[in-house]
Amino acid sequence: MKYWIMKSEPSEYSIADLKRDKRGMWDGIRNYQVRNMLRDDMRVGDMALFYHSNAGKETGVVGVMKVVKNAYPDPTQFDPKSAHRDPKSPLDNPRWLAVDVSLVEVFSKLVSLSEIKSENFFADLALVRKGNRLSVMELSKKHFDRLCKMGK
DNA sequence: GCCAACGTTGGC
DNA sequence: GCCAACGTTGGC
Repeated sequence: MKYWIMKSEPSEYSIADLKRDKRGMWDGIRNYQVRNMLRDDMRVGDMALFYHSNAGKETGVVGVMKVVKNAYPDPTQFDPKSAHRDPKSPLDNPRWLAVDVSLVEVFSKLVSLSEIKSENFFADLALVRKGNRLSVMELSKKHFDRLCKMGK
């Protein structure tokens, strides 16, 4: 079982939206490295932290979710109405994948990016390493557990 | 809004 | 295959 951190801009899809929906499709991933991780490494039962990106002071980890469906073709790539549509993705060989997640817990307290950066414990966390813009990243159980504790 | 750090595209 | 131009991410 693996642990992940998954980013979403709250203006696009926030943890409040996931709380409302209880279960959601994590779609719109348009990066090959991330797609490959979803395809090859992410499995039902894996745990993931929900991270609000591009959210000013509210940027940080806001809760926990669980993977409830393995990677499958992301329908938004073929949706003419979607901002994530990819006209170059072949219908018979979809380029992009999505997973389904369900909400496990909303943190009572935001674990802000600045807080995470200020702790040496997280020095080797991919999220805070320079130049890492991937929207999905694996993290160690010890980092996962610590972040969960900080959110309570 | 700025900009660093990427990733992608397409001409050659 | 190289690389310049362009687009995107995401912190600040």
